[in-house]
Amino acid sequence: MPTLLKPALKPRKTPIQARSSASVDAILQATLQVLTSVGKERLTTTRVAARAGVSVGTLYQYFPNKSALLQACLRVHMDQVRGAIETACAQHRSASLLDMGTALIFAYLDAKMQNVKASAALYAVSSDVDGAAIAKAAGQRSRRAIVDLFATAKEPLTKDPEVIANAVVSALNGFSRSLLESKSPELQLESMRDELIVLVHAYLRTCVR
Amino acid sequence: MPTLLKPALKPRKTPIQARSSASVDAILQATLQVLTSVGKERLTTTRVAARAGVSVGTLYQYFPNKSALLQACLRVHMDQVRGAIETACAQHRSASLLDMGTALIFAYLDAKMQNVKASAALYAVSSDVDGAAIAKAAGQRSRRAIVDLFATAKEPLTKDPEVIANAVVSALNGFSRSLLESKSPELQLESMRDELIVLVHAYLRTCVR
DNA sequence: TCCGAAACTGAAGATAGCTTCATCTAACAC
DNA sequence: GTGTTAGATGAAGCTATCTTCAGTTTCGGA
Repeated sequence: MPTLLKPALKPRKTPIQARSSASVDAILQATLQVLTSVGKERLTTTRVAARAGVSVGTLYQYFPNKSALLQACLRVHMDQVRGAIETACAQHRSASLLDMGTALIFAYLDAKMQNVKASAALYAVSSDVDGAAIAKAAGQRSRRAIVDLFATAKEPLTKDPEVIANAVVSALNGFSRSLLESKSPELQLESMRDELIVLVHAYLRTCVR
Repeated sequence: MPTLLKPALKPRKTPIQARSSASVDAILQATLQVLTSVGKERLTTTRVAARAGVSVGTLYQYFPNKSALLQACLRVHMDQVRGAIETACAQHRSASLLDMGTALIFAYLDAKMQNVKASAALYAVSSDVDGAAIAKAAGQRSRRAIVDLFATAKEPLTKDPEVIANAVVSALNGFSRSLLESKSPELQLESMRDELIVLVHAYLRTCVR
């Protein structure tokens, strides 16, 4: 098991010229590619650098260590999901609670399914890199957005929006994990999603008076 | 990141005398202890052996490699959970669907909360050791049991028990993960569980005609 | 009591992958 | 055109941990 818990400190150097930010992007992309193609067990910094078309040295110019590299990847991914959720929230203020639920489900699942293999691989990585902390940060913002959203629902609520958001997010996560871990996520997406909608709707109906 | 995906093959030796099975038990327990006390990153075979009061050599007599050791731990844990679920299933045949839901929730959460730190640590380990495969094996049996259980429900169902079981299990997993990853699982257990019951009940009601 | 098998021991070997750094090249400013 | 800084290189060092195995101890039956 890796020694990946080092304080993923400061990037060694921050891009100034254009070529260097190009390198950073290439490296992050390459990391994802290596992750999905050979798996996290065989992901080495050298291999990532090679795939990115740079040398290891360059990689270490922007990421203090392997852990930081993986964390950066995670962060990018989670920010995408968070972004999708925040957008959905923004677009459904003052809607009915059920519509909100539906919108969240679509936004979340679509974001995760955008790149199934990457999502699955990153789940695996997250526990090696204190992903919990990163998830908490990104998750916190999404949750906030969802709570605020629920608070604007047309219907009066019977309980704290926090509680509702918490439950919905937990269910969302559970289904999404099941989906990603299943044999063929793409094939099951629709039926899973439909069932999730049924479930969340049923729950949300208990939250309006 | 570890090279832990080796074919976790045959146990090198199988216990014959009493002392050796005692060693095996001690080693498995020690693994869990080390896991929860210093974390998977610092779990070394030597450290586990020390904690178990044996030498590394002994450890390697029963587990072909580190990966196999961790897998064995996972298996034990999952079997416990599976056992709890199967018992609950056996005790609630022909009950009402809602009662079944409640029973499953209690059984599952209680089993997981039995040893919170261990459960959380094992979640983290599982992705290093092809936990998915092990989970699939244990999960398959539980799922079977749940499907069979639902099929005996007093009420007529509106959809395939497989689908229902799948949804319930996904929700269960999602909530349980949220719980385990939260700051103080013990404190939140009750409220989370209550909300989960509300959610599952609401869902199950849509499954009876 | 004695012997063969089962268990146990732990220092040392082996390896793999992270990370460094002295050196080289490209970009930009003037 | 030239000086200065940013960026890139990659062979080699380093370390940590897994794993082995030759030798020792314990057990159980005869």
